[in-house]
Amino acid sequence: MADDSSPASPARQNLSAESWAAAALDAVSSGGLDAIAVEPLARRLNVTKGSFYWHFANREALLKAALELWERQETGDVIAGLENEPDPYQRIVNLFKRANASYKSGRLYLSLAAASDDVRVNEVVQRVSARRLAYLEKCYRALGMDAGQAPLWATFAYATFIGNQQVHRDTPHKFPAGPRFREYFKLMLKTLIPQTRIPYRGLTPGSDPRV
Amino acid sequence: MADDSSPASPARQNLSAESWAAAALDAVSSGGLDAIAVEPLARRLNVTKGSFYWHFANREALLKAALELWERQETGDVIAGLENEPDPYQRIVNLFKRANASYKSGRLYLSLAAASDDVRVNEVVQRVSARRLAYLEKCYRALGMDAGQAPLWATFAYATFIGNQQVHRDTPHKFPAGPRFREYFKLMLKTLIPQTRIPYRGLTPGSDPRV
DNA sequence: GTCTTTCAATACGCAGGCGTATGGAGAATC
DNA sequence: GATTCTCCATACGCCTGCGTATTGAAAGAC
Repeated sequence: MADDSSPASPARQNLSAESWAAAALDAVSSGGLDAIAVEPLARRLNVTKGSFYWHFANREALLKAALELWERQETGDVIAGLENEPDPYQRIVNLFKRANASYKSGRLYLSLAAASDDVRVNEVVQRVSARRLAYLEKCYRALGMDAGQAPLWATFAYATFIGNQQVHRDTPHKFPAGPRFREYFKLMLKTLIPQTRIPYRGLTPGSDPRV
Repeated sequence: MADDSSPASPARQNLSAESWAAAALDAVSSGGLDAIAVEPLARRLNVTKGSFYWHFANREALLKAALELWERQETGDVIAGLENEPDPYQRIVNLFKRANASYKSGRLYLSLAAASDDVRVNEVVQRVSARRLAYLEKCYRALGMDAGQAPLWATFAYATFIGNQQVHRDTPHKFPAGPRFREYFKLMLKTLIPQTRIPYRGLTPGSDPRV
């Protein structure tokens, strides 16, 4: 007999370093930076420290890996599937949609940004934020806005993104939901994207190498 | 009689409970909620734990006291000196000014909000945020806005407040400063406060009289 | 001056996280 | 099937923060 084909024992896990980094990010989004702790994470992954210290030198290394993973995810997400939209107006709309769609990603950003007193974290947060701002600014420029106004509108719009996530998280009851949110969304779009745009004339999509 | 006005010796401190609460808040704004720790705070105040446990039962009590102090400060500040402004437009302008003026208070809010996974913190943050939102909504109503639009504009404006603080903290280099900030400020005002004064018939999609 | 009250220092035990050392089981390689 | 390589468990010492117990000093009360 002995059907040892189905291991009654808690099967070997074979975690990867990225598994740890992902778990770390997940912990951060709900417990702050201090949630990147070896032993608690090990418990969460149903292993012991022994596993961790095989994949990483120390907690510092895990933090570094987690931040790198986050930056990859964040910048990858923003670039992919957004750049191929030719209409700058629609590009901003899509950005808005994303920002408001992924609640999880928003929480993570806020948690990391909250720990920006940590130099290592702040460095990454600054890069990510700067990239987003630059992208927004480019969109506004593409709408025909001059170099003086575009950065201001970009900052304005970006601040509203972030603020929405914050308000949504801190006072979910007061944040518009359902059809009210759609109304709110329209209001923001109408307000944050000046209607003075040049009607999109399909200006040679291939000629812009910056995108 | 004995005019011992200037004690040469390392003078007895005679800290009050509020001194501890204030120090706790100060620590939070730069180190997160976990910075409310007895021994580190004691070191910062140049005393030992012995002092702390005379004023408080435990860490929990300090946390509670700090949150209460913050709520008092926050709601007191907002109400005082703002209610006596008769013009609702100017009232919103003043709110904006305050929000952007006190960098310190903004940092503290962000730090506390970041810890809103803690139930005790979240409770207070929700109250404070709700009060601000309600105040803003009242202002917009006073501008003639109807009960459907006012909450949306209030949320919009509030999100922008918070978002500005966040952007200002996380990417200070990218945030407009000096004359650029004044420009930015004007842009926000113009955009976030509909210029149509008293009878304001609401903003139905497609019939936007502004801009 | 003495006595009490107020506030703080010191010393101790406990818990939890970090990092190390070492052993052990499963898979891969030969 | 013996050996090596991978990945993880266990056990230990260290540090830091929490909370308690006890002592001590300064200031007011008498």
